[in-house]
Amino acid sequence: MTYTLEQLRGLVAVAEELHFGRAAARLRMTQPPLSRQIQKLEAAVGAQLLERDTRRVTLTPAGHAFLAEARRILSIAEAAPALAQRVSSGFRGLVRMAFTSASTFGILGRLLNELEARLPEVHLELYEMVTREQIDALTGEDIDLGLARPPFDPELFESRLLHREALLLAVHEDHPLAGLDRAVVPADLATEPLIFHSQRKARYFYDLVVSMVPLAQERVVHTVSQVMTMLWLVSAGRGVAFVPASARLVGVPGVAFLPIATPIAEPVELHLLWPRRSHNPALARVLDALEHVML
Amino acid sequence: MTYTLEQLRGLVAVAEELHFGRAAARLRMTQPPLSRQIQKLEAAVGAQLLERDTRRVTLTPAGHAFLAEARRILSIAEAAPALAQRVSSGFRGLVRMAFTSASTFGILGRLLNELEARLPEVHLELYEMVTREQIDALTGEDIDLGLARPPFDPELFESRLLHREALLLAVHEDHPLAGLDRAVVPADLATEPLIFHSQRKARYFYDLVVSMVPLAQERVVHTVSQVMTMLWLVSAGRGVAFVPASARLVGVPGVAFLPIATPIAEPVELHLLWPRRSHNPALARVLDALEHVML
DNA sequence: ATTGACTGATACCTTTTCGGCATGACTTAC
DNA sequence: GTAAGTCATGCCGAAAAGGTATCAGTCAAT
Repeated sequence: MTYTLEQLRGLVAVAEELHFGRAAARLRMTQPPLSRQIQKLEAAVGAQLLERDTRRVTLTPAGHAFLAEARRILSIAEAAPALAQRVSSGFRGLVRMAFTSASTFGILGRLLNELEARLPEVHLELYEMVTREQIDALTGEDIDLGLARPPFDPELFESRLLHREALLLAVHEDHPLAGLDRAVVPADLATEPLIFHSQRKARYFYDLVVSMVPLAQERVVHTVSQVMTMLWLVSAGRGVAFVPASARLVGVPGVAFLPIATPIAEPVELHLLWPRRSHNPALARVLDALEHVML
Repeated sequence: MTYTLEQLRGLVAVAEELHFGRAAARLRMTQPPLSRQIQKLEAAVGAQLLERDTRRVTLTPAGHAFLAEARRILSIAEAAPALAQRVSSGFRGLVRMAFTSASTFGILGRLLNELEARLPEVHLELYEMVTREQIDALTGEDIDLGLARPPFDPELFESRLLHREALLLAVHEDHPLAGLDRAVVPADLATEPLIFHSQRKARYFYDLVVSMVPLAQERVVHTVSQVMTMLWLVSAGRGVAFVPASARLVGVPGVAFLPIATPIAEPVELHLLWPRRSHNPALARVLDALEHVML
């Protein structure tokens, strides 16, 4: 045999009023069923909780101890629905978000500040992944949201353009081009050793640069997938590299950044990316909160 | 509308099995009422907790959050009766105990060690009081148990002899009597200035000494109620005093203790004292634990 | 594509539980 | 001694809960 929350509410009321009649009135019921509630509670607990003297009601020591537990139970029980509702509405919860390393450095902080201010109860878990890994993780439901580069399969994913930036040429600061007072054109790079993006692992940048700047692939001296690596190779004097403007924010010494003449001023896109069929209510709130944010 | 502990047990079972049929079997019921329990719980909570797909059952984020609260509630609810039973049986609880200061120093520690070993869940609160105060506090239910000196009103109190000790004469170490190689007799004190017990505040010692050692009251130079005070006055050379043997344990410098020839070898009694009509179950266990302890 | 197995929801009925009223048993106060 | 107050008990009707049968939807195998 076990007891019910109603019986605990009865006990609390009687313990506070020390009078069955008044306690019953407070619970909007009559005294007899309240007396029976307490009797059943005592039977279920296996100890006398109240001393009834037909003239006064007192808590036994066991009653005192059990009352404290009853109050703990009831306070959790009363607060739990509101908690579940906040989670259900998405104002509280967990969003696991992936981002592409170096290229996101500049905007990730601002994005997190925005979310913290608007959704203080939503916890963000951050994962560093390249676009390909993000897509796999979104499909496998290991993350809820990505900051990634196109293209995406519109069958499976929704996305929103979050940020555009220019494509720059990273050169060693002692390089002759570093003093140039105009934008770099393909002809300037006719004999330069190139540090280039991997066609497989950094497909977006590969396709972008190829479409923006016609170049001879045979001058590629390194094939790399991370912006960070490119910067270090440039710093080491291995060649020149095409990087997004946000690479400036990474403090790699001895690297200069030059504008490039491209058909589109800011061709590098960063998108918010999420699965069409997500069951995480907090994701919807996060997307709402970022609706009008363009970083 | 509110929910019940049974519904929480239903939720936990379904969340663990992720299958209504198996969960119902575990709860020794059939599947339909369990489905209705969960529906009512969701209605009461105001959020969907489970995603049912006629093929698989999943927890929603709100369900996860609420499940954790449900487990907290149930674990308290399941542990609470055992707690109440321990309190009810007296194996756990609080006993407020008074003791007379100096004269109890020697035995109080041993008594507390004994109780700690036998009743580790019973907390003892200690109060320092003279016998008169103890009787008042027991009557007013401010304490549960006293360590006091007779006499007691047997109508209101029960008591048990806990300790006997000798009556000693405290003298300054430079006093001529300090070198005596036999017990002191009344004649030795014919001209000594006496530090004596207050007839009102230390009635027990007053009556005891008067009955054991016939003396001329006109040689009393100080009237005192606490043994501690007596020792300091002896130390200051103000006279000699009758003190219980346990006063030796109080480290007051320059005081020597001499045996006294008394009709009874150990006339000073210390009793356990408690109200006949106590409602504290822990008191009964403490008395049981001390049943055969004679300190 | 059809069929059978599986699973949660629903309809309906029976049993249990719960609350309310009337009243009893007992104590306290005047 | 009587009256007022308080908790417990008996009884009844209403509400709630559980069980059986069945429905509706999905998946897998033929």
